[in-house]
Amino acid sequence: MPTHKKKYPAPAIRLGTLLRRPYRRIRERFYEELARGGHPHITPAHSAVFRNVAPGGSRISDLAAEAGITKQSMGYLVDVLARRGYVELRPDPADGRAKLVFATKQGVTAVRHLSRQSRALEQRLRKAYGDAWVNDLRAKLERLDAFLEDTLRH
Amino acid sequence: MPTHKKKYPAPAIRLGTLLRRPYRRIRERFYEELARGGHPHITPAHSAVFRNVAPGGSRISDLAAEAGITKQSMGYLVDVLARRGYVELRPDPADGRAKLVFATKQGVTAVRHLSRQSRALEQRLRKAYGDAWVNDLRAKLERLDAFLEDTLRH
DNA sequence: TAAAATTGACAGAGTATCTGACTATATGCA
DNA sequence: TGCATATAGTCAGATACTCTGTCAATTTTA
Repeated sequence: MPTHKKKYPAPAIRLGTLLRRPYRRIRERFYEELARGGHPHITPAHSAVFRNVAPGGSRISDLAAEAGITKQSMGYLVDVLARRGYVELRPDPADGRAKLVFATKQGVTAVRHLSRQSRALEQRLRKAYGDAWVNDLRAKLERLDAFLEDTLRH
Repeated sequence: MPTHKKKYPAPAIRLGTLLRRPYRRIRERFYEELARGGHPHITPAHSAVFRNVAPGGSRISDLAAEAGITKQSMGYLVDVLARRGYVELRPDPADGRAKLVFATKQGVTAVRHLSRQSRALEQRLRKAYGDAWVNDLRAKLERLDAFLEDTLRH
């Protein structure tokens, strides 16, 4: 390392990078663990389904809108999960065009596996840095997202 | 809010979700803006190249390792960027097997476009919430990533 | 009830990733 | 020195996830 005073300070890591790095780590680890736990075919893309599927069933169109992808893409993800037995499709009694997506027992199990990992990680984090630290990080991330929603309007 | 004590508190948003949401917003917006700025073919995947390419040139193998993808995948990304004129390949004078990837003028321009957006966003954030707030968020995210690196060991 | 909108599917395509096998070159050791 | 092994990058093929365009069935609206 040079000992003379630097003219240009090292550029700060970008905010996006600071978010991406821990996000990727968590995602990779959790889905590897889920695979080891008996669900090797569930990928992060599928959580676009699980995240939003309602206990009383959800329409593909609604799931697509919530996940921010096309109906066709959501249809594909739902189809894969249905073949694997993670969700079930039933006709919507209220609308002859629509189908309702329900999580099966196996689907719920997989979701719980991920939730459990998330809770465990957070506990470890609270133990290491304290509740205030974690609560503040959470609060700041929520605030950041709200700020972006307002600021990055189209 | 109900005043009676809740038996089941609303489950907290997962940490991964708190990271993912702002990350996705930033990423989508920045690359849309980059497209409007004359670089419609640059996608987030390509930043795996730009992020790590050294001023003196980088090997595909090294770029792959740094990005955490296979040599073949990195080769593909580099090939796309080379065809579009964002990077240039030259033989490595020190190793007859290797090629060195360099960013072209156009590549540097694209990278700067993204950096500029990142700086602008951060400035807005500092104006809205103050330097301390942003610095603390940054520090916590760095700490989180370091914690994950240690904790999520294989 | 006729027109317009919505739901989901089908067909076709593109991007980004992977694994396996290969060539050419470099490195290390006997 | 020369052979064995490791490394750099490519080729071929496959898979996952996403898109656009189109369509039939159905529901909603005017």
